[in-house]
Amino acid sequence: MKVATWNVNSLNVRLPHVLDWLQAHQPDVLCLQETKQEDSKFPYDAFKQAGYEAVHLGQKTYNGVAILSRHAITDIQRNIPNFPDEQQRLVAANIKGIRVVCAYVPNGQSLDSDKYQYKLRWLAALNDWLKHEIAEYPELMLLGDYNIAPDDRDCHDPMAWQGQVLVSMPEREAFGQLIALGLHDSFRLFEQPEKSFSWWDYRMMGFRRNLGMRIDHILVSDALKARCQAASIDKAPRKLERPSDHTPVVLELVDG
DNA sequence: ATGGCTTCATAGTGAAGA
Repeated sequence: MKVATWNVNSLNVRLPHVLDWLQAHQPDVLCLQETKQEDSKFPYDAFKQAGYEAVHLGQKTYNGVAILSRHAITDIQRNIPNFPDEQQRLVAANIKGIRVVCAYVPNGQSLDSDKYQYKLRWLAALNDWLKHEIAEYPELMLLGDYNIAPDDRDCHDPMAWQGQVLVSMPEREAFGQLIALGLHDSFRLFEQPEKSFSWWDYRMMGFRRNLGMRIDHILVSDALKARCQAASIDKAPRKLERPSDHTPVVLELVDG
C-alpha cells in the first residue's frame, strides 16, 4: 500500500500535475492540501476517470483538503469536532481499515500574529481529538502540511531561522505532543539523505539552492509502524513548469 | 537586504503563504 501527501497550492492550477503524478505513481491514497476551491469546483470526474474516489472539504481562495483513494472511502469526518472553524483544514476517513486523517495546519505567519495563536489552538484541538480517534481506530495515519519543521535538520539554515515560525519551540512542542500520542514520523523510520525537504520558497531560487524545509509529514500510529516499508520525498514535481512550492511525501506499507 | 515569488480576488493593488 502506497500513501502520499501533497500541498498543491491551488488545485485549479495544479490539476494536470496531480493527474500526471497519480498516473506515474499509482498511490492507493493521496491527501491534498490547499485546493483553494469550493466543493462544487472540485474535479471529482477527472479523478474518477483516473481511478480515484475522492472526498473534498474546500472553500474559495484559501485552504481546502481532499483525500483521493483507489479503495472505498467510509466514515467521513469533516473538520475537528468541537472546534468551530470557518477554515476548511481537515478531513478524515476510513480506507482499508486505516483511519486516514488529512490536515492542513495553519501557517501562523509570525510569532506575534493572531494567526500564530490560532495555529497553536488548532494543534491543541487536533491533539485532543486524535487522542480519542486513536483509541477508536488504532491503525491511524496523519498526513499533511504541518507547517512545522520538527528538527533542526529539517531546516536548511537553523541559525537563520532560530525562533521563527515553522521552527519555534511551541510549534515543535505541539509536534512532540502528537508523537506523545504514540505517533511516529514515518520519514525518519528509514535512512534518508541529508537536507531532505518538502517545501522550498518560490523566491531567491530556493529550490535550485535547496533552501527548503521539511514541513509535510506522514505520522503513523504504533499499530501501523511495523507495516512501514519505505518513506521518501519525490522532488520531481517541484522541477516542473509552474510547480507547487511543496512536493509529494510518500510512504509504502506492507498490506495488513 | 524585511525584499525576493505565486495565487487569488480584483480591475489598483493587497493579502497570504512559509
